[in-house]
Amino acid sequence: MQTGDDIAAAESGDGNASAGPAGFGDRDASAGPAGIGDGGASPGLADAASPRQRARAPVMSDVGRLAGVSHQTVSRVINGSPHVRPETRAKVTAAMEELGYRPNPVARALVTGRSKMLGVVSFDTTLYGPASTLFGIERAAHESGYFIIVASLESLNRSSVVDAVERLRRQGVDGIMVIAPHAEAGEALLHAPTDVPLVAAEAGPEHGAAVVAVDQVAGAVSATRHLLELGHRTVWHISGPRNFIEARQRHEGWMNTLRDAGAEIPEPLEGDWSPQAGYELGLRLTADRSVTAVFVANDQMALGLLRAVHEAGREVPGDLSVVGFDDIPEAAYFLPPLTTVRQDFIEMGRRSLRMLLRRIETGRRASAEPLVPPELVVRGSTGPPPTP
Amino acid sequence: MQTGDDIAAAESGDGNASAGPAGFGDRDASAGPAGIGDGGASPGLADAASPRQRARAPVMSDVGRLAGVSHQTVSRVINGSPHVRPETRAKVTAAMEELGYRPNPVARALVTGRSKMLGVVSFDTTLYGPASTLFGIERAAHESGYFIIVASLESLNRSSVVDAVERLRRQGVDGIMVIAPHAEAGEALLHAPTDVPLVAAEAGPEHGAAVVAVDQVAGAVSATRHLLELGHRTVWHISGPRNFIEARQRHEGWMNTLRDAGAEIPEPLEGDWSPQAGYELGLRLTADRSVTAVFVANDQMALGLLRAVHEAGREVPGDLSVVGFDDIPEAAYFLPPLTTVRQDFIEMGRRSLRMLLRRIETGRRASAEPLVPPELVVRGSTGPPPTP
DNA sequence: TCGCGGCATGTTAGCGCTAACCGGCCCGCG
DNA sequence: CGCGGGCCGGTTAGCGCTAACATGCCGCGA
Repeated sequence: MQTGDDIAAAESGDGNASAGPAGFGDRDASAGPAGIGDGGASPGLADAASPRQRARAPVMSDVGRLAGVSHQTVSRVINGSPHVRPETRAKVTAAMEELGYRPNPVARALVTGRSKMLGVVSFDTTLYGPASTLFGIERAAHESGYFIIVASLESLNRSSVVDAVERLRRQGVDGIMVIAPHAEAGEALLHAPTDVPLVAAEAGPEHGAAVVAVDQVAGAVSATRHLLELGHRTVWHISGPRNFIEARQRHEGWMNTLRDAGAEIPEPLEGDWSPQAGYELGLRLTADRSVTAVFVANDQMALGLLRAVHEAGREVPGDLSVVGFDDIPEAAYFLPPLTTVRQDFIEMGRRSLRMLLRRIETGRRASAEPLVPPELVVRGSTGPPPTP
Repeated sequence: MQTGDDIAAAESGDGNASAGPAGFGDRDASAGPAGIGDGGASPGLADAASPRQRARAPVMSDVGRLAGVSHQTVSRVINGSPHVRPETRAKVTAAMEELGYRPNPVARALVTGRSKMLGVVSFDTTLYGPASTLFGIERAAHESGYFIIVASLESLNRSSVVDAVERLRRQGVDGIMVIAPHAEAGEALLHAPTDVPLVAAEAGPEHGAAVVAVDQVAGAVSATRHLLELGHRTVWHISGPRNFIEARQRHEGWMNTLRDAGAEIPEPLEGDWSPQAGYELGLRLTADRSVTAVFVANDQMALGLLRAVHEAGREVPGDLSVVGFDDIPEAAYFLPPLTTVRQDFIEMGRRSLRMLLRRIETGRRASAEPLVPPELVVRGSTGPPPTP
């Protein structure tokens, strides 16, 4: 329906200048200036202007015909074969240009068996960590000429992971990356088909697949040690859900540090990563005046804890020191600014991609990528324990 | 080279030792790839388990041969053609099962011209809004049997949007969704090729493409009105960058509400969405004692403002009321809990997908989706103005 | 002079699938 | 008893590309 475009254009242009009366129903009133300039002179690419029936996109033999060569020579030019005379190459290039020819990746994929697409299965792309990892992967993939196709999981049981991997595989991806923070996901990977290269990010090292991860244990160690060095007798812990590998590893790093320091090891509290959980668990913690330092397994729960402490009329870091994990963008602006452990998700995405590409290209399991080191960021939520 | 599996398992074991003190006790080099132990019974995925030389994946004619029919009949079964006898269908199904046959989507795409893939162009998938939208889109796409392939933008100039659209298009997607919050992106869409259905999310209505969006103006109106109704003489505003459509619309809703109410319209301050900006601008605002209510264009800047107010020794909402926008998961745990405007990103993703699918299937521009209504969430950061 | 090797191109065969057409078979009807 | 018209299913062509081989040409050494 060609006219649709015109109508739409007209309608939007019609918006009265920004000075108009209230009229909230009228969205068009907003800041018109943007498109006005090119309003009349419809853009170069002649979209809606083109005639009703769109000509079939040019294919290789069209180019060949125009250039006076065979379609195969066109293919050679496209793929940079050395056995093409420069003048032939020039003719072909010119013909491609003239026709606006674009190779059809689907046809190419069919014959080569390579789609230049990578699958990513991810659990909750709304969370800061997975979202950032995904972003890092996409960036790195783009640089290497690959596309990313995502399959996110509704729930985190074993079969959903296998199912997602399977869907991706059928779709013809060259390799798969699983952002698999839970133990279940890791285990599921054992049951995944192995005829497609696969790497896991943030999974535990116990599982079959190749893994790239941030060194959670080291992060937890540095957080706990930081608190100990400030003079706290011991450090409490609000952990993440036990089925998350990362939660387990942070827990482990915390515990080992305490043990090595000969400090008492308090019973950890288990949360679900949400501010809500941090708040509720924080209420319990603040009720106990002997608690002077808490290592919280992520920043969101730390935020909840901060609020609980505040409501209890106590102060951070005066009465209680808090360390989080992740370094979300908001952390520096919490009250007080949160001391936390920064994870470089982008770097992780980059490394996992590199690893996957190696597997795809060499055909065999690549050597492991080293763990990405996390970094302790000291801000205002930690200090020496109160002097009684 | 021996089988890579063993190597990797061993390496990952060593790799971690340096990480932290001791004991990840449980690192058994577990089972290796699926199939070693599964005694032949394992259904479906079993093909992967085959020995050394991986057999070529079964194709349609393999199934046909086993079932004693032609490959075309297999195709009919797969595509649910009515003209297949139930018993034939059963034979074919059984053969597919036995062989672990999976249709090759690439071949299908080549012949049908439909890839069942949708492209999403997104700016910063780390931000809460875009990430959630992407998530919503993916979910909805999955339900409709589509895959999502993402192209994220490094920078936000016009050509990068066009470039991303172009890349996606070449990759053979059936349609494209652009999460285009900036004016530039919207304009760029005018120059995008139109031989592929395209819808924009969060773009301004002035531009050519079909648009789905949350009603930003209404959200800003309800926020501002809420503040006015609490008794504030007027409301200040920290806006987002002017090149963001959403920022413009929130600004507009705020301004119109004040004008309608006959309130004075203070000069708005422009931030960049970051907590940092909210903090710095907040410092300026808190210096002026006459400021009693601020509508901030997003929650992160509101967080920065909260901190600025706190540092200035003033109170929220006692001295100053604050309303944010977005309702990020952390907002309820700010100090104080933030009154804000919730946007349903998931719903937006769902609607934009629905619209795109309509365009793809009917071939013509779909009727517009109504704006998604936002919701004011009143929490602890707003109250009546201080009584002097 | 022949022949051989390497270059630049053309020709042919698929990749795995769907679409279109074709051809038996069985049914009912005139 | 002949025949048209559903059913079911087979056969044949491609989709647009790359891989593998075939061809013609040139230059060079024997």
